[in-house]
Amino acid sequence: MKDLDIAEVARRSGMAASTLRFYEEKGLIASIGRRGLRRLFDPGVLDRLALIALGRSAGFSLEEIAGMFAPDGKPQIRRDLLAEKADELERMIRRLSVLRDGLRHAARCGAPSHLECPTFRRLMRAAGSGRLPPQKTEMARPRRRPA
Amino acid sequence: MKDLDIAEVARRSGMAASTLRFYEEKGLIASIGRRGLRRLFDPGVLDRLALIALGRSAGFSLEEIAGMFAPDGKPQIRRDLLAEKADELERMIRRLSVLRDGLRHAARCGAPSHLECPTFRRLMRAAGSGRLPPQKTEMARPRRRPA
DNA sequence: CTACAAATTCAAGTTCACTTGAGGTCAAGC
DNA sequence: GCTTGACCTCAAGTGAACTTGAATTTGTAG
Repeated sequence: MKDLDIAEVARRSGMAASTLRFYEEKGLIASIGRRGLRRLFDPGVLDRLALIALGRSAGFSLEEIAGMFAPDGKPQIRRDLLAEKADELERMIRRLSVLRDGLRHAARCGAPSHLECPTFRRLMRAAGSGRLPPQKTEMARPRRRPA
Repeated sequence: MKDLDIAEVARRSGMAASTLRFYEEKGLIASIGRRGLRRLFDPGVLDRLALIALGRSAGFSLEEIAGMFAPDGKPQIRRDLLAEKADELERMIRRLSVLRDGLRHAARCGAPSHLECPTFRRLMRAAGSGRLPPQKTEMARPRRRPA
């Protein structure tokens, strides 16, 4: 019933209208129609946007997020992929916890350099054991500038 | 005694040599001298790099990291800033935990669309209540790692 | 000594996630 | 009917964090 215009979605989601257009272009959200030129959104887009924000804050790229929550018609979600992502998050959380403890300690500890503080070093070593996710760095071969 | 050349540091840290030069240029690390043109690094640089990687994985920018762990001569670290960062991390960890639980649930739940699953929605709503910082939330964007 | 693989500098290029700007459209208020 | 301002499109720009290319120097093996 209550379709939202882009300004309203922007206001409620806290995202810029340009971001919403960008996300639509990328297929992360969809407008449900137009009034003249103006996009109209279903209120449900707010949930989706919340989800996207959550994913982003967890360090997922827009592409990953798009892949994770299927593009509308397809509720076909790779459950194994989700579980894998959850495990990845688990490891990330562990590392962040270590970092948080490290920072808290550093804020209180009197050692001249934190790198010399045994407590800090111990924390760091613990963090190191949580492997970073295997990111792909596929960079396109650069082309010579066309004349 | 055992100074490391850039290739060795690259090998041991898992970072590309170009990244190490880039970090040096940015003042995040320092080479302890040169043999001819070649940089020489103190083994301690590995700790520093681990710290940088940790900070990066926690979503801090290089600039923030540089500011947090003073540039060598200055052990002057803003303790209040560290504590603040720790709190920020705390909030982040909470949100990530929600996301992790959400993903785990989604991987197991049979609902056609996760957005329609009450459990998932409840989790999401919980995540939402961990208010995002106004503008600068810019979170964990873990990078590369080619073999 | 010579060759060469590796290291150096510096400028320019790449990706990601958006933002900005120019120029155009249109629904609503006066 | 006309003005206005929000919205639209499309191209180009931004900043962070690196990477890559080209030209050059050099430590080290042969």
